[in-house]
Amino acid sequence: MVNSATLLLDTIAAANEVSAVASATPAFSPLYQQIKALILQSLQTGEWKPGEPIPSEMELAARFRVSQGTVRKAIDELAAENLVVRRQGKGTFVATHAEHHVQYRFLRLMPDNGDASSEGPAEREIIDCKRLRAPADIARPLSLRSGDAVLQLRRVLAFQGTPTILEDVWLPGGPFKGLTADRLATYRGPMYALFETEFGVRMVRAEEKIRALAADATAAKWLQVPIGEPLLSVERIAYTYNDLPMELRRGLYRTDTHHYKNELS
Amino acid sequence: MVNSATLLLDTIAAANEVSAVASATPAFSPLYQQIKALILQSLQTGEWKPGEPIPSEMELAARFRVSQGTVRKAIDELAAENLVVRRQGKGTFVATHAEHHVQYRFLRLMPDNGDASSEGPAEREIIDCKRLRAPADIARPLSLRSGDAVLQLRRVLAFQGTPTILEDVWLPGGPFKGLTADRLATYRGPMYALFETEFGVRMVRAEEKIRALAADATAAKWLQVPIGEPLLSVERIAYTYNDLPMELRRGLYRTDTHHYKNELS
DNA sequence: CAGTGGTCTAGACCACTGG
DNA sequence: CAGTGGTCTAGACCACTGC
Repeated sequence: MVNSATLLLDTIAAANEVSAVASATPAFSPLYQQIKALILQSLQTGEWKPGEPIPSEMELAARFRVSQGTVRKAIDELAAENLVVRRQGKGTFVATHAEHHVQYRFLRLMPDNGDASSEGPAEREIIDCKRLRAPADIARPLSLRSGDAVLQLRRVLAFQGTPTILEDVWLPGGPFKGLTADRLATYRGPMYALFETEFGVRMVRAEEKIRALAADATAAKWLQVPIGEPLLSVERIAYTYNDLPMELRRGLYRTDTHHYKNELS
Repeated sequence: MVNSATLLLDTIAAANEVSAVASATPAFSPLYQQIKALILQSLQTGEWKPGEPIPSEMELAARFRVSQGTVRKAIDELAAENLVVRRQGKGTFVATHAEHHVQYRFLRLMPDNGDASSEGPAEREIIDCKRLRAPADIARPLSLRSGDAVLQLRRVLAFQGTPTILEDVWLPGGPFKGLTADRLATYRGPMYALFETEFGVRMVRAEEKIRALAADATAAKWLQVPIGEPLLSVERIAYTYNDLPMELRRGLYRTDTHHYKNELS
């Protein structure tokens, strides 16, 4: 058989011709990319929820009228992007933050001696939580307009009794309508797990900008360091599917007993 | 045909049995991993040099007596690890630092406005370069013994006239025998390209530990900032093949006009 | 045009999981 | 045991490069 995915391929061919005419870019898109996009769509719409299994490779192959190998390659890429987790003999599952194996998905701060697991979970204290109208410097990175409703949260994380992280978190008011300080305080487990289960917002990737700066009075107070103490400033933007920014975080890290670890390749 | 790689598979099966008996770990290793290891070996021994093409997939398949698909999967992983670069229609090439498209392989410092390409190349000034016996805190991360010969280099990088990075680099004396300050100063292009072409040392991956600290007198002088100014401290260990550490770097970054950028996923 | 990597298929068999 | 993902093969065809 030359190709059983006639309909799909025809669609692709048509699309390619259109874009070829419009922009002189052939934009050839292999079948498995199309399949990947279709699976991604089902992930976004919540057809399969975090933690649940997606259909088996054979089922998906039948649904999309392609071979198992093509579905496989599509899922391979989704797995590489941590959107999905494969488990041999069991199935492929929608990735989730709700498994407390990975406590902090994006936190790269490590204790100088030993690893993250050796020091136990962080003690969390919520200092402030309020709803406000976004100033420009908050709205911009969240792709909102100035004045749109946002939720601001300030908290301190302490490791073994030492306050180490002071961070402000901003969330768009729309998707996170109904989130309260109390709900955050009583929730056990990662914040991103709560976002997932109660608001259907799954963080997929993030970007961080790191600087060094001196502690101001507020930071000094909460982190129990002298004013002027050098701190790591970490600004994070976290994205859901489709590169949609859903969280802005500005953290100040003490780095006297911990360090930010990064692997380059 | 069930399997044409009889010899290889037999070897694997034997090895698996041995380890099964010895450690109760089946340690099943798929064929493509074996092929990957063989290709990796040829990369290490320099059978194919950086920038050169490796044999085509068909040739390698013939050499190892496996199908093209199996070689393909092996190369896929090597490409994902940036050890090799595929170019459709041309071939697969050993990755190299010598293409000045990527000026600084591991440098994550970006200007706050615009991207790295917009500000042009850094001005480099070598302050110091000497041979010495490694103290313990240098020897350890390089897997050397205290007192072993190491080469120490200190330099400043400036962007658009502003000194921004002050860094010390330590290299093991053995592999880098004959490296002089003059050679470094006159070399155009990335330092890692020089290591590759003149010493056969190719950096493959790196780990960084990042902290915030206050500028001391030396840092203040070279970076033209007040003493006590918060700076980003970046300690990098760079590895060749086989996770062999080959470079230790301690850098101090000004982050008033630049930031360290990190992508998390 | 031949040669390269890239895609797709179909089918076999292996390793792992759970009932 | 059946069902899942994981490996391997063989062969076809496509897209890109350079002669």
